[in-house]
Amino acid sequence: MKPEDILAKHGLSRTSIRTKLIQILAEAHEALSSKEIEQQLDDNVDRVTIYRTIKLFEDKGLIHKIVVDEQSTKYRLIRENKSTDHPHFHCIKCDKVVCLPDTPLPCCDLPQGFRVSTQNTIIEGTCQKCNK
Amino acid sequence: MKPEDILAKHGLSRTSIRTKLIQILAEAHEALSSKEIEQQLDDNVDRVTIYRTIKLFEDKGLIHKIVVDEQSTKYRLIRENKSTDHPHFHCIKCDKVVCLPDTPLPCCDLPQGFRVSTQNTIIEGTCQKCNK
DNA sequence: TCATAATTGCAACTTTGTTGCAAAAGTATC
DNA sequence: GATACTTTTGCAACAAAGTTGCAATTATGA
Repeated sequence: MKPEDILAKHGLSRTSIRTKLIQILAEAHEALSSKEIEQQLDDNVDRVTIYRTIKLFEDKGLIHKIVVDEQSTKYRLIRENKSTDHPHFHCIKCDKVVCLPDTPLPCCDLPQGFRVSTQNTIIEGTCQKCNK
Repeated sequence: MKPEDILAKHGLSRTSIRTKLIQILAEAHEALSSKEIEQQLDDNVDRVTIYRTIKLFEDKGLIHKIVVDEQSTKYRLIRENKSTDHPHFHCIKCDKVVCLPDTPLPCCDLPQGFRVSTQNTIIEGTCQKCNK
């Protein structure tokens, strides 16, 4: 799906910044931080605009937030027919975050009365490239 | 074990701030943020001292860090014979973080060449009290 | 095209955490 | 207990990440 169609599908108006931001996320092989997005938006777009756009995309369900560390939150475009609850791998050497294959997560035996909305699993370690 | 003994066991000198900080964490039923710790340390202890003490305790293996959200990191005292890799539950209403029973975590089928060091699972939702 | 509504940029501010340095408190030895 | 030495603490200043209000710019629909 084209960035323009994704915006239309979620009832968002089409601006050049939003279009570019979706494009960057669509082409990325790993989750990106707001700073990495800022660096890829060539013409210097204001930090505030990027924060606001990310928050809007998150609220509308276009992207998925992955909390890696206290100083690092990354984002990924949500693709059709893909759950967001799968685990993520964070390489502590090269700092990249990739999605892991959708292994069935264990249904934790929660105490009575608890209700689950989302599950966020970060597996920390070193990736294939960094282990060579 | 007394706070003083915990300090001695890890080769740390005994100061009133360290003793109190361990006491606060030992008595807490949930994980605490550095701000929550600051508020419980009655006499106004400097923020910097708390940050430094937390980092020291973490490095020495006295406490366990749980990254809940980008703006919220909480800490728990590590108790004997207890693993730190169990999942944590974060209530999005009351913001409390509690440890979940130690369900066996799934051995995700990682791509070849990946090496795991730690696993961090945050389950978001609403807790028993907030669901009433 | 034009009016209206939404988006963007700027400045200022908040929160969270870090660093360097001097003062205060702890530790070990006598 | 007094002394010397090391560690810890507090203060000031700084840095990164994110938020808010407001004015200027850009999109949208008639």
